[in-house]
Amino acid sequence: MNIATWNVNSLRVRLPQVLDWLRDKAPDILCIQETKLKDEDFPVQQIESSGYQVAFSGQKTYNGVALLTRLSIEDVETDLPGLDDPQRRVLSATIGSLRVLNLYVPNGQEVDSKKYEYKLKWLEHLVDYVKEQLSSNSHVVICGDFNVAPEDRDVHDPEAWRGRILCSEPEREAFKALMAVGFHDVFRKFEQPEGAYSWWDYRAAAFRRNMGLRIDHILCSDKLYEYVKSCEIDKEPRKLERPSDHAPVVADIG
DNA sequence: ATGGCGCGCGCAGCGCGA
Repeated sequence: MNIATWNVNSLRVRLPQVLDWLRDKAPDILCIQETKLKDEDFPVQQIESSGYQVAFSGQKTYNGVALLTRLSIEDVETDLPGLDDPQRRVLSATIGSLRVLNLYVPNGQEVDSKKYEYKLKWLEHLVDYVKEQLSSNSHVVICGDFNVAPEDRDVHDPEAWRGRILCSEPEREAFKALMAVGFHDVFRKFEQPEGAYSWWDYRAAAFRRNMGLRIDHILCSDKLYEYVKSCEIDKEPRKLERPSDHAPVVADIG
């Protein structure tokens, strides 16, 4: 069972790349973030034609998440309980015996800004939601753009980034609190190359110089961990013309 | 040097991302 996560930074622009990638990699499940599409504009037809079922929760211009799978989708949820939030950042669904959570965690803009406070509040609500999800199904996978680089080794220049957005201690603590509910970062189950990142700024030739951050993650619950066979970042789509600034992360969860 | 690039919106240049 292959599951992937990819922040596409506009599905309208990236749809051809996504369809090509689905054909090449044929994952069982793909979680997409930053579709930036209203639901009525979602390319249902083109995705279904490539053999995938789809669920989505979108809005105009910003955010938007989608779940694509070769299997059937049930029990979709699109909100964090207790958080009245118009921003479309959550899509949870049951796929077979698996509960899959697709997340686009707020960016936070700058430490101590209003958006940063929103990010931390959002992550607090997420912990409660994940606990609740785990209590009804012990097989949970959380995929998405977490907008948190959990450790210094996930950052190309840890000293330059120390304390800054995506790397600040409160963000890292929030990520740890999520893991403490009973999750594992699947990527770190395996030996990985030095400088493994999932996002590179469009500016300053950051990708060519590998000035990146690892902020896109696949987490699995305790019960699933022993079955996980692999996890890699696929840098190939980042090399294409007009790429997303994020690369897909793919795991074989057994 | 706090911008660089790319996207959406909408038709200029700004907000936003990370």
